[in-house]
Amino acid sequence: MDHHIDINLFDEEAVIDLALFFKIFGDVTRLKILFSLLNGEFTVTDLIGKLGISQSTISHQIGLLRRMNLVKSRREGKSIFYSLDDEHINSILLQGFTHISEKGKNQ
Amino acid sequence: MDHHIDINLFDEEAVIDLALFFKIFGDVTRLKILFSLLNGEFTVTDLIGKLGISQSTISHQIGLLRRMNLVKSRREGKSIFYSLDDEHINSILLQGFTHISEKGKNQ
DNA sequence: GTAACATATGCATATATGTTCATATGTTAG
DNA sequence: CTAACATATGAACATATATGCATATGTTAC
Repeated sequence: MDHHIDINLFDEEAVIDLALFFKIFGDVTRLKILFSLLNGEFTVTDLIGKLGISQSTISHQIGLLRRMNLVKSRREGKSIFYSLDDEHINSILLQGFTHISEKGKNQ
Repeated sequence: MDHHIDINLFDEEAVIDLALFFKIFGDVTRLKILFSLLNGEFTVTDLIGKLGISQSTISHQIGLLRRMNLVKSRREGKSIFYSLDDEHINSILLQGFTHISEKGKNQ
């Protein structure tokens, strides 16, 4: 009665896509942006102040998040508001965070 | 009544740990190893045959998985059997895979 | 002991990735 | 139209990462 994931290891493309997906969460800057966006819509300028990261870096990384369809944008005048565009992000971040927390406890 | 994750963005160390954790899943070789280990214990030699990846690469990557405490080992004679050492791996992989599958459907 | 097998590990190398700097694009106010 | 603001983007660079090669370590059989 095992509870396996039915992914065919020979479906190379699926594995590649999965790696690309997880890779997104493997960067501190992107994580900070994503955690911020869990709390609502923000502009690049907002994030600069909130996170203390340069405009260029935030633009580059948020552009990547948009291209990967994790984030969507909405222009309002000179500003562009970014927000999450994926229902799984919340639970994935939570799961990772739970993992980290428990590791911390045990060591 | 929002459902936020209560991670303090100023806890730099937690964010770094989280990024390190997700980074592990962001590599095709490691994903293949982890998916294999979802089905039970395997030796490096098993994985070479199953995955068609070189001994050196598998040893390097499985060593990393062990150091990151995602995988544990058990020696039996000349062989060393590897298995998963983290209850979250299954659900994290599943969540990522669900994400990928749904994206595939919509596009 | 030595040979054969299984796995680990150091080093070199190619490639990927993240950041910065400079500049371009787009928008609004005057 | 021009200045000021907001964001995007290309190029260069430094660092990180994955892999292969060679070799070391560990185990068993003889």
